[in-house]
Amino acid sequence: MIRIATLSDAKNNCRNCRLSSLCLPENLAQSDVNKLEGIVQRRKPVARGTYLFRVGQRFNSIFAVRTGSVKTTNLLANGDEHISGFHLPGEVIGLDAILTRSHPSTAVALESTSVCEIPFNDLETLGDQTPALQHQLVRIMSRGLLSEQSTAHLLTRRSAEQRLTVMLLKFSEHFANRGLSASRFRLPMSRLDLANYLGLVPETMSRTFRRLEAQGLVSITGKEIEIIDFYGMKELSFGAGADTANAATPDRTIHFKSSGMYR
Amino acid sequence: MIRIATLSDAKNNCRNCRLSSLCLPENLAQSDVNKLEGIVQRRKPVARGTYLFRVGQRFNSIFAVRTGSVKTTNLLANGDEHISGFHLPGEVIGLDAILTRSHPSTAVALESTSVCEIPFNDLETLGDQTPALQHQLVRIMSRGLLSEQSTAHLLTRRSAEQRLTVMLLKFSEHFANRGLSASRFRLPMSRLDLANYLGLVPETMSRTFRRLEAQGLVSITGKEIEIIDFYGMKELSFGAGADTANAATPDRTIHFKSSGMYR
DNA sequence: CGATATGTTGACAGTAATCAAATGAGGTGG
DNA sequence: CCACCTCATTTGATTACTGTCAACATATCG
Repeated sequence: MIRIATLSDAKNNCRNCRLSSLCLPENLAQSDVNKLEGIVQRRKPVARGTYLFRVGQRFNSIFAVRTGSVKTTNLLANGDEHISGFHLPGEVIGLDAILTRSHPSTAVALESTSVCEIPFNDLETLGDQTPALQHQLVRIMSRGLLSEQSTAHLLTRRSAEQRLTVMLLKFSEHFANRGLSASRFRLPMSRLDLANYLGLVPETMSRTFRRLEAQGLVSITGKEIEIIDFYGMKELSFGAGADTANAATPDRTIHFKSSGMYR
Repeated sequence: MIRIATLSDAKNNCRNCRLSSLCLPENLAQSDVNKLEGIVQRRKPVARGTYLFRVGQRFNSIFAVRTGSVKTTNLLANGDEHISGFHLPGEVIGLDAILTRSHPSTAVALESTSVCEIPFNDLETLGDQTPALQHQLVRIMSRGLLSEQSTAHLLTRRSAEQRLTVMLLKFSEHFANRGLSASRFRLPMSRLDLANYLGLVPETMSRTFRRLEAQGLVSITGKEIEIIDFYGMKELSFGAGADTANAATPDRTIHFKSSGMYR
């Protein structure tokens, strides 16, 4: 069957966007989506290394990643740079600048990337007349809080092997969701970036890749990743010897117990 | 001069709340504050150990801490508990549950604590008619994203000494803001909780306290903290040999360079 | 093709985790 | 009020993961 490209496709509007369920249009009536489209600016794909915004820059817009990937970095008091996140299609970035109206972080494309730019003043104004849109903005921010929490665990209490494993599984899942292979993919970021994000030095990163290979879990060739043993990876990501995920236990006090970082 | 307690004081309403500038009423017209007060439920102070909500519980309300302190904990896949934050007066908690309508974390009072409970459905409804309120909710969530980012740095790339130092300075600042002593205060949480939050084991926590004492920076007696050398503490918190905080450099690429964790 | 940046490998060092045990604090019952 | 129990905290000895330093290999780019 031959599919004819329509004008709507060419415009790449929200209605046809495969990611709309992760983005602002979710739960919006068709008429509201139309209004939203009126303020969304779709940028042409930008090249690797292009800045969406830089730290200290005045806040005007939030951005939704449509294709490609973006890293956000923060400048520490001592001059170091810390990568606060890698952002894949469906994620909205720049929300951390709303309070101060000045970007606390820098966002740069890791590969050829297209984003939707949404001027925040326009969004706020539209939201004032469109409760569903406001609610969705709040939900997206709630999602952001949630995801930062889960990465916080990973980076504080997990070994290098576990950090890398979780990271690889997260990317695998992402590619699977987009209809691509879950077992073979290409990481868009450098080893240095990956190490920085995971709170490790590049040397440790390199050695950790090699260790995962030695265990027969993955196969690495440069940025190309092949996941060989999903089960082993998942087991490792939970922490060795871990019992399976505990469901909510709403009526008992939960005491902290460490399964140990090194065991 | 003698100040007579009025009925408003007794009600502890938003208008008289010293924390309103950190909370939802900020930037609201008086009439809107009145409406907000209509939905805020002020709980009597709760005892140490009282749960505000538990992981897995259905999400109904967000909570603003008015006095005391609250810790929020997350349950990891392997059964461990991780403390995601200590929350002091002026902070709003429960925002991470908006998306899923189910609390991803547990919140428990660390000491005698009073909170304002704000039923979220009511807040959303009121927000639909009160743009300034909606905007303030979004700003508060943006603040949450910001603060999670900054703690992420702390916990991934900083030594035990630096983590504890930053923590102590943060509490010091908090008490100073409330008109209490910046140099002498009592930590509301146990060593175990503190260690958990900072991504350390209790033994390391204990030794780190002792090391800070040995350097003449602080004096510790149980939970009582006295900060002796603020300058030294601040220097340490930035990382030894760090240049002062870099202002925004919006027109130059910032390259990652590590000042080293152990130096 | 040369220059520079990125990634890898090896030797070594150091911080923090682990294991073990003692001490101290708080709470309960006698 | 004190003995006793339990749990939190501290201290010591040891282990080991990850950082640091240095050198080499590989990629990338003009």
